[in-house]
Amino acid sequence: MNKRNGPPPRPARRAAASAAQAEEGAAAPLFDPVEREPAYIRVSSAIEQKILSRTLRDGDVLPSETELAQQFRVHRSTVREALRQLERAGLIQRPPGAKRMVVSRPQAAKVASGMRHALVLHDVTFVDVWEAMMVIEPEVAALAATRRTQADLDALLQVSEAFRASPKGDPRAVDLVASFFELLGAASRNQVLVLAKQSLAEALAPSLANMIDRVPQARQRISDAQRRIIAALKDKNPDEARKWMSKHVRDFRRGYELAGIPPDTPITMD
Amino acid sequence: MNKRNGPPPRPARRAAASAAQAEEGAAAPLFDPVEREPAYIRVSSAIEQKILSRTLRDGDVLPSETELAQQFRVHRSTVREALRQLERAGLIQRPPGAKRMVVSRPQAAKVASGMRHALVLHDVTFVDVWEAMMVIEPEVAALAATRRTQADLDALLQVSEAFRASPKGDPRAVDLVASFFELLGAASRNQVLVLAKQSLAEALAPSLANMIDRVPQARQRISDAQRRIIAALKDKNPDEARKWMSKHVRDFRRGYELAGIPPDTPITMD
DNA sequence: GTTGTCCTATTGTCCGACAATCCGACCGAG
DNA sequence: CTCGGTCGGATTGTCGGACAATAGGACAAC
Repeated sequence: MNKRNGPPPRPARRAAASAAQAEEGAAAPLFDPVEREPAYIRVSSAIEQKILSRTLRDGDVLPSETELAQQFRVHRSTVREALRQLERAGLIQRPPGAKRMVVSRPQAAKVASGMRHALVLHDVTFVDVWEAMMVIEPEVAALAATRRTQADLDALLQVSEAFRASPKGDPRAVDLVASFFELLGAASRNQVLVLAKQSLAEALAPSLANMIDRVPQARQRISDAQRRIIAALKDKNPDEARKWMSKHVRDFRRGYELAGIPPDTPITMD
Repeated sequence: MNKRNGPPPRPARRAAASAAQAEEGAAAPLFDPVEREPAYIRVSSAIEQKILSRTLRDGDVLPSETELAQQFRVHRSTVREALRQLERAGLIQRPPGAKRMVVSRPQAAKVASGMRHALVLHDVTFVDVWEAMMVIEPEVAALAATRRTQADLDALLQVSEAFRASPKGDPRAVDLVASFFELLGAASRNQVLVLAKQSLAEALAPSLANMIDRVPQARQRISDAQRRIIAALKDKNPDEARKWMSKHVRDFRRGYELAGIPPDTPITMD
């Protein structure tokens, strides 16, 4: 019973046709390419669908690989290939030091890192990211101003305080700046924007470290902006929040210019 | 030579410690969890890094699985698991009907679909997505107004025309609306925003179809807004573009309300 | 030039195996 | 009766080896 359901046959390629339509949305394709999904994809899709439809919920443990192999009537290796895909998609993960895989919701960090790969490989530059921040961050701040809770304020204050207190060359300073943005996102109560923001922050982080160290006045300006923004949140004043966040983000660009980093520097990994 | 580099040994788990710091950023960790990366992760990371560092470029064909297995000194199955991860990440793919894998840049659609999974599983609602659109789309339109080329205008006009001409129950109408947004993104010349937009559009598409069919005046209003936006782009007038896009997006929400779709409807797949 | 044939490299899938480890059950000491 | 060892089964990570089906090319036949 080997080779049970190997790749289904497929007809000869439509060489001419595909060449023609390679240019611009060409004429009638007449035939669609016959679909041939390897088993590992079908297995992965099957599980994926059960997760997306909530048949498998966040926290559920998956059956063992052997069990899955039996159910799908494929070999364990095939199941494993499928699991690796779901793992990368963030749909399943292994709690540290556990054996079985559990269903999980893709964490922001995972999604952001995927986005970041894309940005890097598409030669996105600092200005591009900065522009996106200019669009998103001020509005997030405004939303946060109307929705923040006391807990949000406390957390922001704490992080801002920690940043102010951090010694000069401390590499954690960057993390604290990132945390500030992250908390602000949380206070906006909008997961979509949080997800988008996170990618930007990640993409910027490496060069931010560089910038903070090189521009002496950067720490002071960042600190001031944070204080103003927190004040605006405290007053539930979205316009103030937006205004100061705008300034804050603009400052980043100025910082980069002062640091001698050209705006069209491509984003890098680490 | 079996089990050559199986999982490295690891000390007993720090049950107490991990429980303690599970709460909030607890005290000094003193010890970091010992890292144990399975071989398939290390292989995947190794290849990933070569791609991100441009040692392997877009379009390059990867060595055969057997060859990779030999180079990494692991079994072919292990290589395959690594490849499946890279495949899902969009870093490599197989051209339809080809045998070898080629390096590729993650396409917007791939990234967006990952984002969408996250949105669905985090119970993101229509308002959340709408809010994000309200933040992003008007600014994208404004950017597009200053940067659009004649080609952009032509493409937009063509899609808008096609939408106006599409028959009443045509399911392709939704795609045309999506295309309009996509082209606008392209005209903004900012990949970052394009990537973010795409996710929103995808998340909204299913229910959009629903809405267009149920609200008679929707088509007319969409068509009008598109015309106004195109006019603003033609005049290179960012303020007009922003204004009309704002209206346009606001209209979407009104449409949903008219269609009787509650704003806190969770986003779904399909 | 197109079509048919043959060969080789490579993928998709499977079988079977084993060490390391996790997990829960069991058990003796305080 | 709780707490810290011990033991065996279940499960993962990895490996060696195998084979059918296909992609891609070389080459002969029409």
